[in-house]
Amino acid sequence: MALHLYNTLSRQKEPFVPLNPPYVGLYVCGPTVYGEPHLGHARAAVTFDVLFRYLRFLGYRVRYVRNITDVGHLEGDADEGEDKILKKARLEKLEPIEVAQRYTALYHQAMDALNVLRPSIEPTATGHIPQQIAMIERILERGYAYVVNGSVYLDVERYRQDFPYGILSGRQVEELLAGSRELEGQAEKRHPYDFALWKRAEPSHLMQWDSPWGRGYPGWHIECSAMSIHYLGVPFDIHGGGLDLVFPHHEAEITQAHACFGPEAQNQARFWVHNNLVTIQGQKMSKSLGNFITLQEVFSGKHPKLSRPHAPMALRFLFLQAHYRSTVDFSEEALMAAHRAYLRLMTAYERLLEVRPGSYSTWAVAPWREKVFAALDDDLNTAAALALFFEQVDFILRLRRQEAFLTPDDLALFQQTWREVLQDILGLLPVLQVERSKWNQTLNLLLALRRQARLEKNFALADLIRDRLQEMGVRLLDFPDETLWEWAE
RNA sequence: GGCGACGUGGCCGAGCGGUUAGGCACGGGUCUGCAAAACCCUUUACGGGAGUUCGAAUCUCCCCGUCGCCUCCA
Repeated sequence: MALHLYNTLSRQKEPFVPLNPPYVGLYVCGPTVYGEPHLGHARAAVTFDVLFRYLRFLGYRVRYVRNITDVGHLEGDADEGEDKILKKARLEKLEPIEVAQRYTALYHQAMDALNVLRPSIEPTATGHIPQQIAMIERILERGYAYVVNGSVYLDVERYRQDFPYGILSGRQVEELLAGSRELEGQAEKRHPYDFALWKRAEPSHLMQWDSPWGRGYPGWHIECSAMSIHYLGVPFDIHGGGLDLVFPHHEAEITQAHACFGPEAQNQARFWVHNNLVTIQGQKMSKSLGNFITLQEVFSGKHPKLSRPHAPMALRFLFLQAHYRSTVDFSEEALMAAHRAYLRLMTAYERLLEVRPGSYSTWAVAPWREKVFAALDDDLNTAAALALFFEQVDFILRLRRQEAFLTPDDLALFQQTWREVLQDILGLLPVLQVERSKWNQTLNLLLALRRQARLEKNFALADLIRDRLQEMGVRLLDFPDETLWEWAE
């Protein structure tokens, strides 16, 4: 079985075949950097991190582009809202770029903690104004947009004459009209569903650029079209993002690509892949509902719904235990359950590394390995893949007790599969610390002293070492024949 | 109102016509100087109704309920 991905465009799983093997172009909508990264950012990042890692594992040469939106993303209805970045800058009395850089840094910090790999290219919207202007000019030349008072809007009605509109979201213009409310300040637009490619800036506007239509700034949707196509060409292989971006953002991107390049754009991307959202008590996290939880709050435990700090890996595992296209309902209980599961699995993995081979095998590794990759190939079914590993935890313990055996080759393949899938593809960090360092050497000395104390029945000293280490965040795990340790969260 | 997703054992969560998914929690036990951890054992579920089928959690229809999108959101 080869990798299959669910394509939002076709509403079914399709075999993944790159347009230009071995190269794969992957574009994912990154954060709008006007606030602290939250659970939703983590879900999307982890989802596409796994896809990125798996594609690389399969031998593809992946160019992974994930943008930073630092201009153009408006608040509120229609296109009359305030730019999110600018609003934050005004409220906090900062330069817009100061806001963007602060929250970009926090985003990176949180992603690093989650062991999310940096993309190959992380372009900013403000860094690609010329590309956006060029694209808008071309759309105008081709007649799919119009200029009003220094702003440029995409002419959906004109577009519909040549291309189907709404193919990604399944929406019809008539339905949009029926469902749309009375929106204010749309006098400039010919139709309510036209959207802005470029907006005229008032003199007081903090971020503005020269353009053929006067001073202004780009609309939200154009940045992703311009940057993805700039770095990946058109069409490219995979465009990803959160499910809530399907409409209008991604629909607009497809429209812009066709308007700019014609039918050759082929929906801009071959595959459109969307991760589902994180809910809190069954409801979507959103600013308006005021129920969103930031990653810093999860990691620090400083949130009314949380009683203690939580390890980033617990969150990563929580997401991996669900399929990426189903919602994950976040709760501290679920997070702690995921953490325990993660500890159990990774502890077994590290036990596996200590197993010695036998002269014969009592179990067939290869078919199991096949099943693991079949699960991943099946639209990244990480939950099913993890279950296959859990099923082998007991086997590892029997291997270690010499009640089961694997030949050197089988054992190597078994260990390799654990490493490849859990560490390389799913991005789970090991629990126990085994690297050589001053810290480790010091700690090992303490463990040796404690072992000696226990042998001499000097339990007061042994417990003192254990308790003081616990205070420093190191939890000791006493096994019959050895003592291991892990970071207590 | 339109479009879409989903309802699985205490909780989370796979499942795509026929095997115990798996995890967490609870309970019992083993190990341990104590504690923690670890390990062993244990609990058979699929919103309701009708239909198709030898056989349905899995397909069809109806009903009930939850959620998402249609406005910014990952």
